[in-house]
Amino acid sequence: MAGRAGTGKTAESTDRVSVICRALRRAIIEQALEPGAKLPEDSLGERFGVSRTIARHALGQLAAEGLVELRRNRIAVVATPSWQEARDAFDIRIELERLVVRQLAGRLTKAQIAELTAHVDAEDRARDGTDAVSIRLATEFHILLAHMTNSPILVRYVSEVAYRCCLTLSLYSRPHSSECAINEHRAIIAALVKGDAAKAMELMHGHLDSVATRALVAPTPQRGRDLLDILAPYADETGSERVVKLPKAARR
Amino acid sequence: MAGRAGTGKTAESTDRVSVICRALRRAIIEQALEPGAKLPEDSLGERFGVSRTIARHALGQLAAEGLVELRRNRIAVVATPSWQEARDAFDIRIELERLVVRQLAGRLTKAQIAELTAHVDAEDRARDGTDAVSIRLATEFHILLAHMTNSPILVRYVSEVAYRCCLTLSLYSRPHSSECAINEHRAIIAALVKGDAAKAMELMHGHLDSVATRALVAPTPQRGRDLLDILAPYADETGSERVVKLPKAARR
DNA sequence: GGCGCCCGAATTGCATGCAGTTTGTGCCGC
DNA sequence: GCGGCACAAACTGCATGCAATTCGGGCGCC
Repeated sequence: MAGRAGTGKTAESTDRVSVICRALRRAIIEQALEPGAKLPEDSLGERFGVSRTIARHALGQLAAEGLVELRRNRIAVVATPSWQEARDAFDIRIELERLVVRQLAGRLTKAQIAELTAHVDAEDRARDGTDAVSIRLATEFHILLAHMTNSPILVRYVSEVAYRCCLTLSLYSRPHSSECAINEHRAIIAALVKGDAAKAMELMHGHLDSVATRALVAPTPQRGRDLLDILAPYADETGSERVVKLPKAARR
Repeated sequence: MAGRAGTGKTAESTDRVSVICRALRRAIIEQALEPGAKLPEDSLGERFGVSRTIARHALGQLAAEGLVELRRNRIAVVATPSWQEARDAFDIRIELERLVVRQLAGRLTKAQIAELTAHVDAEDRARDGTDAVSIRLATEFHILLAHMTNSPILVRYVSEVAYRCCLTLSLYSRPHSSECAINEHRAIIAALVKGDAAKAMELMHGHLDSVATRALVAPTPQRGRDLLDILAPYADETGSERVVKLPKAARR
């Protein structure tokens, strides 16, 4: 009924490279690594017990996924998407995940339903824990759904874009915890089980839209963008004390 | 009105790596490199005047895009997506490109309209030329549209998935030329200019759907899959002359 | 005290070398 | 002839070395 081919691994599982990728992805998603954080090749290599070659390759992968920014001759850093990029990412994500639930509606096996339910239960349990874990679990719920389509391409795109959205969350969103209403996850599962594709798509749309708007309330120039623009309004305070130290405070 | 940020380059433009990527992408899209074609690192390096390190990195990039298959300790090959993967790619492509035209409807500048028209004219002119060029131009039309959204992420995904679709075309489609009805391109432009988002989305959907179904008529086990399965029906011709030489004729 | 310059340390860009794996081919027994 | 084995060539996986560039701190000058 829901059978597909699915190689599942493209370049993913070159062993050591993918280990590093996974570790970094997770660190980023849990906000242990903030946007802008530096990722020197040999520190990475040393940390994971490999040479720079491998670390470099891993960074290349992550850059291709949009999680890391690679500038020539410069230390790689965790990507800091602009507000508009964040908005675009969410727009794409909405379309992709609507596709996911459309394909999934009424086709979930009992085992899959159980797996989803278990996951959401885990999300509930993690409520008391750190935000980091909640966010990770919420994201993984969406990726888990994508996996169930058995479409490797869809999995890849949903994963990527979900990770990117996480990144923006840590940039533009206040730490108001539990950004993903767990009940909405449950509602989506229910619609899928019932086989109501339209309902599931609508729920998913609403769910993601609310996450997006809750996070990206406004272009909030305060965070994440350019520092010089931020300070522009203050530039004409000529004769005052406490002048900002530009070169020192420039991003961490 | 249609202003956006847009860095445009992620890891793309590490110079030599991206040169190789572009060359290979183009070779693949023009079917000069068939699915399954071998891509040894040092041949590539020699051809482009760089060391294996660079060639390797380029292959990594392309693998991340799904154009190349990287198997451990084996020569990299041009990817050969399964029929189902091809179908999935087209499904995703439809959603993404609907998003593109939705964002673009009524927002095209005069210059952009001119550029699009010029491109379609070029497609028309290329009708007499080789199929390779037609296919490339048709694909580039879609990528050009994506570019006009000023959303780097959207550009990346549309490009990737469009390339993948090209790949499947060369696998599963007969060489019936002009796979992309040029008139449909013109119609889409017209709808965009008129600002009729719904119409443009519908046209784009129909356009891609027709391309997909024209190409992917059926699971066609004849091409692209497994050779042994293909030859199975012929296997019982026991006592005849001219037995197929398996190991020699294997692809290429 | 603040600002800019300069130089050493840190870091990347890239090629090459070596070890391990795969692939292809010729040879031998049947 | 035909199938299998073994060896050699080809190729990848990875680390390391060297040159070029950037980063950061200290020093002198204003």
